[in-house]
Amino acid sequence: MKSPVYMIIVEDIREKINSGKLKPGDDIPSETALCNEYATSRMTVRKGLAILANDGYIYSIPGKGYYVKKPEYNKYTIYYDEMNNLINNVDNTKLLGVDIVMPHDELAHSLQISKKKKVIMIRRLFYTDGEPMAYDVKYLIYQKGMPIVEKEIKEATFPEMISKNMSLFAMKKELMIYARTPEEKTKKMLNIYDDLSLLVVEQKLYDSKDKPMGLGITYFRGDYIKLHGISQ
Amino acid sequence: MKSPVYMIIVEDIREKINSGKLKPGDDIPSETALCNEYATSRMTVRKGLAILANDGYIYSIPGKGYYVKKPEYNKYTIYYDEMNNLINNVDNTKLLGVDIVMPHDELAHSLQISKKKKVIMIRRLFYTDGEPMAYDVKYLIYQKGMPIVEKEIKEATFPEMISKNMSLFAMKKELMIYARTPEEKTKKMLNIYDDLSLLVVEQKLYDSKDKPMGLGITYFRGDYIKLHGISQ
DNA sequence: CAGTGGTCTAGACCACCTC
DNA sequence: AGGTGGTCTAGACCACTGA
Repeated sequence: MKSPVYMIIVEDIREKINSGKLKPGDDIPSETALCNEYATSRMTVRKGLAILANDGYIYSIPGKGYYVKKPEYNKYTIYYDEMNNLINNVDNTKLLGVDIVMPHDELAHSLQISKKKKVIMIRRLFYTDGEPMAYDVKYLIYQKGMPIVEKEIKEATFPEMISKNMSLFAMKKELMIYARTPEEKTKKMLNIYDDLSLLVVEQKLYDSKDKPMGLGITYFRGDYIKLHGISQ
Repeated sequence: MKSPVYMIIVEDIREKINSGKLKPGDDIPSETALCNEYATSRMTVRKGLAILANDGYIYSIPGKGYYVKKPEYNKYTIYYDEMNNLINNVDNTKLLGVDIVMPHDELAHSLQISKKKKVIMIRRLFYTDGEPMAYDVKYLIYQKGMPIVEKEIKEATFPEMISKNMSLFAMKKELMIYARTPEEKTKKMLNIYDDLSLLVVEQKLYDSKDKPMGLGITYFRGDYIKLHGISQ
């Protein structure tokens, strides 16, 4: 159960920052000073400091030294996937249609394409326990290898649809989350009879050169979804 | 503009993964093999591999080797702060009240306290351009040094309220995001006359020992807020 | 057993900052 | 000029995995 030296350095300094003994802007002892303090080599000290820097506790200025960083107190990590969320998972899907359409103004602008370039529109309904919980629309710029098999379309999440042609690593993604009151058409599809709100999640996918590849919009029944985020 | 050797190694391997030449599960050449390939020392190779591991591209198994990782295609980072969002920033606030209350069942459970322990309830209204855009309630477990000056309460975000007593680093935070239809009382406060939805964000703060310190609930007018998340 | 990654050393040279 | 961090070397010993 013996911790390596670099880990002891990490824990010592992290504890001083967490407890407030070291405050944002304060400076950390120099590498050579820490070498002496822990009777170890410079590379070992540097390994510890690199970990603290990576975790957002400290930063370094070449020629000057290491300093305590101001924490990003408003940063959260959220795991989103239109098929799974905190309350319910999608256990069944219904494909409403796959169509080739001309993009409307807003969509053409969002995908950074000409209004004359056709896009694929995939519409689905998601179910939990037999109840419709979300209406889902995807707009894809067509590329070779795009999913055309119904089974592939029905069960796939947005990144999976596109990953047929490219590595999931190279894809950049963006989320937009907001609340909306459903239109009559949507209320009907989702079996909503009273005034229920929708949680809308827009998902935009980009290739490694920041060119948009597709836009997905999922309209969740407000009582069927909660998104969950955690700090660091 | 010459890149250090370890960076060249990082870029080479990352490119192979992004382009799909290396797929999840594939193995990376061993450290000694890379030492030969790049005519460099083991520590330099290890520095490059550490960066790739940290970025989620690869992982290592001691005694075996390095492998390409399956990407977390559903991970997003979101910067949330009740005072600022993509559409509007809060430019004015109104303090509706600061009260000492007995927690109701749900709140006592959420904060993991007895129903007999009193909590501080802070209620505020947020404005943009003179329009009320959100109703905000915070429940705080009282501790020495809690904000009692009205100015401090009015302008502070949730982490800032608590950071009077502790380092922001030590605080763990949790978000819950969902959509709700407003009650009559809320509609009145937010000047809502038609059927507008609310985006509700619950924020829960924990100390470094995972003990809840407070719960904040912000009810945003659906037309005044969009949350934004990005991958990696 | 040979090969792998994990930890660590005791040097080195460089670019940068401050005095 | 002396101190700082950034890069790099050529070794070492260890624990672990697989044949």
